[in-house]
Amino acid sequence: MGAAIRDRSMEVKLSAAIKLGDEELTQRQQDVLDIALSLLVEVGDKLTMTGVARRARCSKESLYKWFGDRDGLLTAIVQWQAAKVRPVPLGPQRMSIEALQANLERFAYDWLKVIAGDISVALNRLAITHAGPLSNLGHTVLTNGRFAVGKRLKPLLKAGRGAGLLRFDDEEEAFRTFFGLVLRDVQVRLLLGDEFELSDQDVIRDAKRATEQFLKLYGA
Amino acid sequence: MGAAIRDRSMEVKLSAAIKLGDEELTQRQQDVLDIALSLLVEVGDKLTMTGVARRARCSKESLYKWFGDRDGLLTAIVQWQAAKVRPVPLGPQRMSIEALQANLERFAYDWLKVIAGDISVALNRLAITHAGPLSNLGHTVLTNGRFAVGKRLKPLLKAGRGAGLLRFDDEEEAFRTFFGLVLRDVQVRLLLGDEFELSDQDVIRDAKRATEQFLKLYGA
DNA sequence: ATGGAACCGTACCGTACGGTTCGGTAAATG
DNA sequence: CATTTACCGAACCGTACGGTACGGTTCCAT
Repeated sequence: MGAAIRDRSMEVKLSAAIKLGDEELTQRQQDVLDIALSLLVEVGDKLTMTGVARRARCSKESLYKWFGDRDGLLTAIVQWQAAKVRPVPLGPQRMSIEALQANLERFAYDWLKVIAGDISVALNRLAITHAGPLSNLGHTVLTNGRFAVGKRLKPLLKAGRGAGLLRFDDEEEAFRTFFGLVLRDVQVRLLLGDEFELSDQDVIRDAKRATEQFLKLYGA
Repeated sequence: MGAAIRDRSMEVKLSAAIKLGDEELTQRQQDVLDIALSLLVEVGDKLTMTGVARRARCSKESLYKWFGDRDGLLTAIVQWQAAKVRPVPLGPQRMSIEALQANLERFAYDWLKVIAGDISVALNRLAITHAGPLSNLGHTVLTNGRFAVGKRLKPLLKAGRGAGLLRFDDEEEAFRTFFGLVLRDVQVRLLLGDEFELSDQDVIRDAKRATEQFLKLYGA
């Protein structure tokens, strides 16, 4: 479980590879962020600096040195997770109706899986808790969640339109409709603590249904 | 603004009319809850007992006497707001396609308006912040929000099906699709602090579009 | 080996806030 | 008038937690 890196000689080799904003993160700091994230999933907004330090077996002083203050740590956690989820752009293969449908289904499946996961729920709860014009957490989550997904899906939609398979004027509108058809009330219910049994079969069925409905609305 | 009731002689006449759970609320207490709600909209989760007492010009002692503790106050706020929003069941008139469409549009319009309002955002943020198996806030919001809306819409859907205008097997599925088509990413974005210009024209257009799409998917 | 950088662990401080207590007041009751 | 009830206002307490200080340790570079 814990598996914190003890042999600090690795840091020199592995660190400096990953940048976060303007900061570089040593291996040790990345490990701490992973541990903090797992703790966040457990305790939610009751995450405490002392708790992180104890779990990560580091000193609070180091936390403050690395991340500035509590808000900086939370921001780093969110950005760190976001940096990890920079997934594959689906290949622009020759676009047939079957390929389009399969791609949409796969997209919806992955998306639902992520949204229904513990980490997504925890991070969105955190960002919503500290939302407002002041904190940038909500903005960060939006940028790396909702908007990043949009950027990834739109090329697929445009390819479908280019192949004469889809018909729409506003790709943003089309994407938002797909958003609604895929996620529906799932995210809000999870955020509100609704205990939700969402089996893999359910997700598969939902992905198929959402794709089917989307094609019925926007298919040419 | 403030307009706290000074003349306490009114309480005797007006109180005991409204029950909340098993508790009755005096007029004074209802006023305090309204004030607390407005303060909650302003300050969010930084709502403090002292702040409520000062704004409502009452003593903290009274707050604790009436609501038990902070969690009790928050629960009372949510339930109080929920008690106010127990809207009209739309009349089961003779169901034509035009009437169905108009009803759906009106429903979507009202719904979007509520969801995009400050109060809804504040209450959902609050409930999400304190979500988890422990707190019942999330459950209360879900019951009086998502599920109450479902209960109100389903009769309309069934009436439409009865009149041969709609076709669906599972009314819950149909409702959830309508949910997705109407709200899409609006609620999550607002919860995450996305500054959102949603004019009345936008809401009207969204309601029409969602209804049109829904009828395309489920129309007979 | 030696100096220094980074870090751990812990004790400590300041403050904010939930919750309690108490004295005082005004209206209702009888 | 005496008593009770309900409330206000303010002082007070306990605690949790963010943030800091500091002594001791590990490890690398020279």
